[in-house]
Amino acid sequence: MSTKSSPRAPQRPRTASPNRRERATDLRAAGSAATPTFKPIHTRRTFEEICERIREQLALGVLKPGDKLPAERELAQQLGVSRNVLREALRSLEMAGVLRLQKGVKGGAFIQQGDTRRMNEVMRDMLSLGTISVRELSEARVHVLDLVVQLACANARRTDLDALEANIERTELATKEGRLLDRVECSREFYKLLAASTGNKVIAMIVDSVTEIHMRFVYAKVASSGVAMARLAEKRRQFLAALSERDVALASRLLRSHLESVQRMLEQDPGAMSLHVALADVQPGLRR
Amino acid sequence: MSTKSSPRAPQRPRTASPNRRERATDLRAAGSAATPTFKPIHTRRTFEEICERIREQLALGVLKPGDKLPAERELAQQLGVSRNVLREALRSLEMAGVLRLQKGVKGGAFIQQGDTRRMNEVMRDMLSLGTISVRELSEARVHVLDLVVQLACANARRTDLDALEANIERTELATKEGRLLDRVECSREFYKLLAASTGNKVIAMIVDSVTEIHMRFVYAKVASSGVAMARLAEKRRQFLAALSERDVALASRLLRSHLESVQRMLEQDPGAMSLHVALADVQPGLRR
DNA sequence: TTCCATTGAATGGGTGATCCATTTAATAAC
DNA sequence: GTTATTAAATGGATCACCCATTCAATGGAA
Repeated sequence: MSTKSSPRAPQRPRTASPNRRERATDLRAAGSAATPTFKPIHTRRTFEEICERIREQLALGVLKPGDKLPAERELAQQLGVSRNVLREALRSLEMAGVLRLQKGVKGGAFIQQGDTRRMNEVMRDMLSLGTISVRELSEARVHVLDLVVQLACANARRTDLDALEANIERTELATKEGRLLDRVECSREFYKLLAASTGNKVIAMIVDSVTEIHMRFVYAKVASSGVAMARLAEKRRQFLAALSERDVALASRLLRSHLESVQRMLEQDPGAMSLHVALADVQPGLRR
Repeated sequence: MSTKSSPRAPQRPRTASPNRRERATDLRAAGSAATPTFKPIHTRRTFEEICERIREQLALGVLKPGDKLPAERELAQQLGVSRNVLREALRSLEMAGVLRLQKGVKGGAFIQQGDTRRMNEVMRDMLSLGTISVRELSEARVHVLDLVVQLACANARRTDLDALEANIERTELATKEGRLLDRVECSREFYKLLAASTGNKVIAMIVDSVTEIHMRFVYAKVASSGVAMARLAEKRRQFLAALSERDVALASRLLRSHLESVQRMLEQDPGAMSLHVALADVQPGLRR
């Protein structure tokens, strides 16, 4: 215990790390060799530089999912920056879904498999900031889902259809038992499965991002008013049948008509359709 | 100098701020009143809590673009956290495009208009991490652009068409003068304008995100091989004419055929199509 | 031997004091 | 009136700590 309370290194003469100003300049200079124009107007900040370097290692394939970065203290020393500023960079990368930080011995910063939910965040922020409107989002969703139906008809595999079938059964059960909010959760999952059945993760990511927000509105509506889409499972079954038959026209028509009726339901009481209500809270079961 | 080496405060009795553990608990408890279930397994970290609170204020409309947050020192005190950890949160929000931090007196953290380019970052990370493939991205782009043509035919306004016309003229000029890389930049802009002409910012954001990556590959290809798409401006003009005539079928066909020829060009020399080359470097004129 | 409790080191999480660089408004000098 | 100068506020960055968690190594009890 006595060793613990004693200073770990009796006032090191501070020669281990170079002057701050110089260090920052070094990082900047090393970024791109021999700038042709005069000089960048915007002084790059250290954490930006760090983020970029790590992303560069990623893009170059030097770092791959599963890899571990050096410990914070060590990496900070390697980069010649303070641990705090390194942490700012790691935090940003963690929020970006690139890293996961794990405590304890054998902990560290691990490169993650990409988290497609990040796009949901973007959509949510854009909506919160007023950059995009609910109308634009709904409209985009309709169009994108139309595309999804085409692709799903072309590419959906047996397992995809089975998963959709299972989802519809869960929806039926939730309906029977009056679990309305669970039914909304089933809807969210339905569109997720549908998006996945296109076989294209980019498309799926896009669909998920617009659907996630949309479902918040539905959730809020159902939670506040108790209303619920009639004959939901039945409609789903018809749609799935069309999808199984690869009947693009029918499937497309069915989905579109359903989306329109949902939209009408939502717009019935515009006052309750508050952007803020829908966005403000993280819903149960949606923990990031 | 003597003051510098001396301990900054001769072991203050540390009563100024509450115990950390308690503080963290306070933050958590205040987040949602009276948790019904047992308790969250995952201990929330301070910076997450802060980010969430600020986003909550955004979603609730209490904070709007243009607003300024309190100064770091003050806000840290208000929240009962250290300035360092507050900065980690602010950094994350800044990287998310929600905030802009400005130095100097009258500086501070200002809420930004949403930055739609954030979605590009997401795509880039997903590609770097191997979560999505180049093939999926290209495929998605083709499909989404098909949708864009439909919407553009329906919604493009005079000004949109004029902007596209002006872009084509720049393309012609660049072609005449042999500025191949500028021409690639024109292409990037062309798709951006086309996307904007749909009148839907969500769609536009999606198109931009898939196009931005695609253009990196084109850029890398042109820069390394010097090859260039033949009769580019001419093809653009034909397409624009179809768009102006609201001829969806023709415009769609023209664009699709062009995309296919570009794809062939890119795939000619698979070795040069390195993911890493295209992603690693920030291109000129693309500074975030 | 086997199993479980203890210990200790490594690591991320967090704090507070301090200094630097930049920006801007107020002030002084011309 | 115009132009330097100064001073204050603010973000940028650092340092030196301390705490909580995790997990492997250790050691004693069954």
